[in-house]
Amino acid sequence: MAEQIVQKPFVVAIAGPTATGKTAAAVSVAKALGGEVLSMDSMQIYRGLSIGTAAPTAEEMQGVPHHLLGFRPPETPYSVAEYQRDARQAMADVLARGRLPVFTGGTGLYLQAVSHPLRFTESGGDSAVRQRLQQEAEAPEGPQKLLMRLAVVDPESAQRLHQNNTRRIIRALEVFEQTGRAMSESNTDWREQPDEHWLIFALTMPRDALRKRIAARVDAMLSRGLIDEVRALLSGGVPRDAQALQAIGYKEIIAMLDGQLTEKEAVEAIRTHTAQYAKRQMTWLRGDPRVRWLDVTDYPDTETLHTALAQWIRNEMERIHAEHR
RNA sequence: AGGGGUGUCGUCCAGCGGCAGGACUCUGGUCUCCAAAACCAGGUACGGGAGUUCGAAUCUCUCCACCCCUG
Repeated sequence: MAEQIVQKPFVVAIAGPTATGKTAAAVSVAKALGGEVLSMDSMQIYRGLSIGTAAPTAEEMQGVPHHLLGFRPPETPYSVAEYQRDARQAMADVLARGRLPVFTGGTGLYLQAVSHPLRFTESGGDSAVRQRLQQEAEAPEGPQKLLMRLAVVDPESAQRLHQNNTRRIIRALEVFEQTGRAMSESNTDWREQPDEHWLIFALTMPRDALRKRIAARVDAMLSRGLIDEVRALLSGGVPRDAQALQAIGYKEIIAMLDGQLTEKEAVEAIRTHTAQYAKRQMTWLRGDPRVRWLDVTDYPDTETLHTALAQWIRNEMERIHAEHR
């Protein structure tokens, strides 16, 4: 009996901290290997947040199809669970067209959600329940009480959470109240293998260089009209506490428009917050053994980097093909 | 040149004779449910020298640096 070889499809992901050139690299790789780009960025999914999230412009896309960008109204919250569903659908579509999915973006959890068979609760956020729990958390001894309550209904989650992390404690309690089941019950084993061969790369550079890139990028955002973009969102009726407006670059400009910060202070705050975010992105990726790192400063120019990256991907694909023969 | 003031982590500030502390920054980390979020952990300082004292960041003298005022 001839053995039926079911070849898993290849999927590429280009991750890394912000401002390292992921967007351009993804487009290059997609062009070189016949791919389409899929965003894995928790803020670029919102419509109207282009400048501050450094979403690719039409010119930067160079004719390569892009997915999962700017499709969500900014007044609506979005979540990993929804991203997982949307991203897998988009990935399946790209594969059905016989093209290579090239994910790119900096949201670590989103990468995990698409590249691992994780399962999330169906229930979305319930603001009434959430508000009530938040009030309870603010009472004296509130956090302790909430954690003890969680320990009764969902001991596994309670054990993993620090008492001060009321945000996650509240979410776990909320899920239990809505579904009657412990959040941890739906957890799947990390060791379950995905249905695709994931080739995951991360672009990086020394911290000082990154800081300079970030500073320059924030200046560029302002000169491209970030303040007007924020004004337009606000006058379009997006509430100030919308999840979309908690993004770096937006919350600070809003504080400036409200007179709480000078423009100089706002710019400084955006830079600092972006650098801190970049640090957390690195921490996240360092913990993933699948990630192959590329220090962009090791390459004389981006063209060389892109060529090397595309070649690396081809080699990996060939190696995996050979293994499965 | 004369008079006054200030020198404490990278930054801003507390400590005013008895173990040098906080906030922010920074560094490392956590993570299957708001993730550009939330949370945890860690490092670093008394301007230099001399004196008083059992004991000095703290009191005295001196030098240095910076700020203000007068000329």
